[in-house]
Amino acid sequence: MFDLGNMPGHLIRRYHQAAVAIFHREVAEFSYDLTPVQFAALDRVQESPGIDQITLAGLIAYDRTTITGVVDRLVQKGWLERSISVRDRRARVLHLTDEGRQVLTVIRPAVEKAQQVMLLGLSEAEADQFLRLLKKATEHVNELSRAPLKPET
Amino acid sequence: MFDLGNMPGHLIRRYHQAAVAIFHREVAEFSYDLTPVQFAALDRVQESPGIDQITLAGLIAYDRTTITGVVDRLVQKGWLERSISVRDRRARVLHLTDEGRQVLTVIRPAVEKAQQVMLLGLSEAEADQFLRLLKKATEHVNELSRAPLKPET
DNA sequence: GGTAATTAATCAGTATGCTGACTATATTCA
DNA sequence: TGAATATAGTCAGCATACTGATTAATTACC
Repeated sequence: MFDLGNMPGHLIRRYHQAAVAIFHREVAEFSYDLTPVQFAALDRVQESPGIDQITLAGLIAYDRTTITGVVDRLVQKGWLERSISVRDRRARVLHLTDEGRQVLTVIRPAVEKAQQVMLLGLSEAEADQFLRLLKKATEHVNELSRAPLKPET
Repeated sequence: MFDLGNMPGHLIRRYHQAAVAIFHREVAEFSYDLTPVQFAALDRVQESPGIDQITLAGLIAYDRTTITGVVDRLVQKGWLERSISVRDRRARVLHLTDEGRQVLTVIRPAVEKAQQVMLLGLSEAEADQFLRLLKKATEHVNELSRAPLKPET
């Protein structure tokens, strides 16, 4: 029924692989070494200062065990600050450092550029169509991975 | 311009993540522990017995360094046989074992089922449209990753 | 109020993936 | 032919991701 070249799983993996490569290429233009998940985490902490790791994980759809490591490295780089929550001593609350804020400012245009490069094979109408269907398909399988998106409220 | 929920990079990652989870779930139904790349490699070796690792990598669009590890584990499991090529002593040629062939037979329906589950959020027409656009977009960025697809001849 | 159940985070172990370097073998071509 | 170049494969090091277990703190509820 499906040969490899027509299997959604295979296609989606290849597209994802290229998307990550494009992300790195664009970000490297600005002499930064930053992964997609690191960007997503920084971006979200800027949006919600003082957020805890579990909530952050839900908002960007990553597994909590992955986020532990990602935050480790962002703290290491001096871009994030992690401290024990006053309200719940199990939780760690996150804040951007000044340097982290600066990195985000510099890098954001590269990330937007990367999003456009990913879609260069499609006309504008096709890209709209594609994103609409991708969003619809993704929403439908959201609960099937260990790291579903958990939107706020 | 893009918020997280509308970034193609973010969406594609989430969809890929769910696709992998769906793959594992369906394959686990048959009590097998087998990853997507392991399936792709076995499937392709069945198609082209005696293929070398570099050619295999190109045909399924994986990096050669990844394939080294994947083949290691498939040999370990007793599903693949790796031997030095007579024609080129740098190359390793691959053959399925009887057990590998049997695994493929058992698992193939689960893999096809997984492909369908991934698309359940879309109508048949939408799924066609989606796959068409996904293929088009993927082809356009094929050369941008370190592991582009290299079709035969 | 105290025990059970839940939750935030981490950890160990394994498998992709990537970069860049290295070895061994083939090929090219002056 | 022999030196330069290219190719197949591996390796080390790092960063996602996943599973399942564990610790520490909080909440539920009897």
